[in-house]
Amino acid sequence: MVTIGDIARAAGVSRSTASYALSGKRSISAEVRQRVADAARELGYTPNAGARALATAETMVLGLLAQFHEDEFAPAMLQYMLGVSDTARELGYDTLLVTEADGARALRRITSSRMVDGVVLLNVAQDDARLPLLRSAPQPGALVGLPGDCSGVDVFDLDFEAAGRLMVDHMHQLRHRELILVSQPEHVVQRGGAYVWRLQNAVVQQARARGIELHAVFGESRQPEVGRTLHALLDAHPAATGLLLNNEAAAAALPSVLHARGLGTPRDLSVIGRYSDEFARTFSLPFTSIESAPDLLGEMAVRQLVRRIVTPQARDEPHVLRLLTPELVDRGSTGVPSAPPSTS
Amino acid sequence: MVTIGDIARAAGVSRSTASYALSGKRSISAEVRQRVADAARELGYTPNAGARALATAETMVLGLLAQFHEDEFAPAMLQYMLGVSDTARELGYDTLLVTEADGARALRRITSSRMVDGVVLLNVAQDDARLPLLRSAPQPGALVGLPGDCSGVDVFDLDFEAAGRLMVDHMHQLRHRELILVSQPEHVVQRGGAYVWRLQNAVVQQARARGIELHAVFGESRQPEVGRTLHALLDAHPAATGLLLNNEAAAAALPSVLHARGLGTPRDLSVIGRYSDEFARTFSLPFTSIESAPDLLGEMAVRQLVRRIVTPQARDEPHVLRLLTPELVDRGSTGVPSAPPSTS
DNA sequence: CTGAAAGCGCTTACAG
DNA sequence: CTGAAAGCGCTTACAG
Repeated sequence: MVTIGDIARAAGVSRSTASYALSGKRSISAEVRQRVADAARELGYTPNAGARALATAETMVLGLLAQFHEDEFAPAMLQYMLGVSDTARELGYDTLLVTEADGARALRRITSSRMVDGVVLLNVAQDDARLPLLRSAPQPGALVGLPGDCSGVDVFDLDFEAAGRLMVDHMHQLRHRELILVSQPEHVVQRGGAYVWRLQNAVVQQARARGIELHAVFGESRQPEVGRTLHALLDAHPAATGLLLNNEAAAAALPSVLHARGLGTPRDLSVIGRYSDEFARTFSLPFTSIESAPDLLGEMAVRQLVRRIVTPQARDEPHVLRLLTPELVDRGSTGVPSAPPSTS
Repeated sequence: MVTIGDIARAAGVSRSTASYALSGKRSISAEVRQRVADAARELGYTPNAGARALATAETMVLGLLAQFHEDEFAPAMLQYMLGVSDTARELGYDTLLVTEADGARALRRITSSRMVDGVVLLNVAQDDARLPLLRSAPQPGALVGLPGDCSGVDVFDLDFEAAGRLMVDHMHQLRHRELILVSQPEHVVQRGGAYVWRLQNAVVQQARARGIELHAVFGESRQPEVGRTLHALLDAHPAATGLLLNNEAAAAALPSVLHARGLGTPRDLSVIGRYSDEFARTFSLPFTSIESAPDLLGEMAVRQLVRRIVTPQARDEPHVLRLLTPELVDRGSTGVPSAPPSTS
């Protein structure tokens, strides 16, 4: 292994001079700097990350804590991960991916051993067991997902309440009078998936305020159950003219359900989903939807995290809570409901 | 930060004794061991990872190099990643996730700086630019995916040639005489995705050997193009009774295509895919398929990698090339083709 | 503009 | 069974 001592020897300078010449942290004569640079290049020198971390107390690594639950739709998670990883790299950081089931234990391991300079938590629950640990960790943390208690961390999420209101208002403007909302499975709620009830409560309230009849149910996250749920719902509420989906698996299953029933959007049914554009393209989902912006949320979390890491005064700034204003991506699946068919 | 010096002081022993008591690497009196353990617990001691890495030349971190190309179906990648990450953790390692586009550059960064003890490469190409770097790196490497030159690395992959033959033979036994094969997009082939042509060539040869008429095409990886391709194929080859898919996106799109055409399996068409069971469940794919076993391949790669890392003599053992024997998961989508309808 | 030295927090031969 | 010391490869005050 080639060390900075080898470079120093080859360039005929001291190790400290070699270090400074490479880092540019103090002025070095052009000639010496060149000699050091040449030596480093010729010998193929790369600083040892462990040694550097020990000396600087910076690892240039961020921890990424993802959690994969049986009853969640895994493909949706990947985009958050890539948003984090790509932004981290752009800012000079590598990403330590932690997927183990016991997130609290994992968080303790990587923070207390100083493997990372900061941590991003994905899939945050209302009363997330990882949060107390994160607050007492020496590294800053950023969350994608809104917990009950935001103290001590920076939080980024979609504004799910505004999203719920937006869904209802959009349908209301089109004169829909009866809607169905399909949320995530009840398990997700029980586990503390606050975004589920934040959107649902907002939809319920707004529907009431607009005089809209609403049928709100928890969907499934797996095929084919989710398809059956959708069929049952449409059977049970034949007068409903609009369908709101806060459930990726349901959105992915809906095209075949509509096809099977011979229904078209927006002619027979207006549909609004909540997922990312990338998700829509992968699964060819033709529904107007609220963009969940996983890449953007991951990026925002990382940028704020790195700000806290690198700017000394930023460590003490008040923590940030940033809820993304939802935006409707119009894919033409909503319209004015047609007049009810004459009863037989 | 609490260091081993703090533990030593609290326990009234030297730092070396504290270290040995914690690691168990030499015999320590029960009493001292207890005092050290108590001190460590009370002070909440965790060894500093950077310092340990520097002293031992082991980071207990594995690099995971994933690559996400525009024209590939991302959800399929996640399962390989989880197979690697979960197995690594089981064996005491953390996972450094690298997703940047320039994989060779990334590989050099993490290996030459000694951030990792070993590396797993995903999505390996025939002439993979990362391989020369990996061979000259000081750490061992394991691949998921078969490259043209396997020297210097351990390689794990599905036996795609056997998979192709298995597909054809299964259809042949059922007396199919005309088949369609949909491979990955041509871009994947051009990029060196050897598994595409390994399966395709095997299918072509075996079909010829069995006297079966075969139409082999490259599919798309995106919706809705992939659906259109499937429709066009079925239009062009109305006499084909079997469909072979080496393309996850095509498999995911097929149910709605069949539905749109009013076709059922195996009554009107026999279908065999190639994807994982997890993938089948997520997308509710009702097709008999060859299990691609991403979690198992990731696990095998990590186990072998760790073997090389921890066992000194294993470093010099001959490298391994392990091709998984394909297994057909019968989901009832293949059968004896019905007699051709009487011509109108 | 440059060098000698201390120190980051560990582990592990070397001595006893 | 235990301790004092060296060393892993860096960075950075301290001196000149």
